[in-house]
Amino acid sequence: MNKEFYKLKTEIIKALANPTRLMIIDCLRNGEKTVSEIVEITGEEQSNVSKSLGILKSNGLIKDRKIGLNVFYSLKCGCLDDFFNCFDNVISENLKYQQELLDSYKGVK
Amino acid sequence: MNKEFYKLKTEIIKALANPTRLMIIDCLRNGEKTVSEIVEITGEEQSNVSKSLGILKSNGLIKDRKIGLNVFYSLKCGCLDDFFNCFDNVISENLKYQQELLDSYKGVK
DNA sequence: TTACTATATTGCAATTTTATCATATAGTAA
DNA sequence: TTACTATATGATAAAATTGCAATATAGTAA
Repeated sequence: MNKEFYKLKTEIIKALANPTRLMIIDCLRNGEKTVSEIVEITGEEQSNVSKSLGILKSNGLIKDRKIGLNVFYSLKCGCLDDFFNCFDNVISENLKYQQELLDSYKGVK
Repeated sequence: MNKEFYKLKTEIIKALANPTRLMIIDCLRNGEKTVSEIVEITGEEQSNVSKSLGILKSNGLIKDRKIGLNVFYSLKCGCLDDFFNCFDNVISENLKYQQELLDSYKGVK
């Protein structure tokens, strides 16, 4: 197996592996937004948001266009929808499992 | 936005944001494997592989069954295929963009 | 029991990531 | 020019993650 290829892929996944950056991706799913709109929606610090946008952009996940003082960001990759759905599935499966554990524990008592 | 939910999601994504763990996921895509098979295929240290499997399992991405001394691991979530395809897309788009940059630089010279 | 094999766990130093605060830049307007 | 606004960048300390080496566990076989 070529580890270098997996390292490359890991870089992109790491760009998503952060709550602030995930929130940004999610709020861009319903359209282009300026930095200050994202700051308001997410409730994160401006410098955090700006840095996060930089990371997402340099990994090819979002793009930007500047108009006057404003910078508008938007998703670059439609497949991020599948991505989100995938992890929603995993989370709900995990919860289901934990619920089953809890139920079987109750059954034993 | 509910940051706690995004933290939860981030945990799962982090589980994938590592080259060793990505290799493991990828090699499980064509069927169940024992730990030592995975060690051989990936070329990683046994303790690393074991730890990685633990992380993937506790995040609900893989499952295991024990037979004698062997533990067989397999994927738990079919949507990981989409996931992989998504990032392959992003990588090839990024490369395409870099190639264009390079070409336009050549054009200027 | 002992010896062996497959897998898991622990300890740890090095590296990476994080969030915050302060500051810098670029565009607009007067 | 000065003042203002939107966004980006730098420094830094705390926290999290990494991979390796050593050790532990559990199952098998003699």
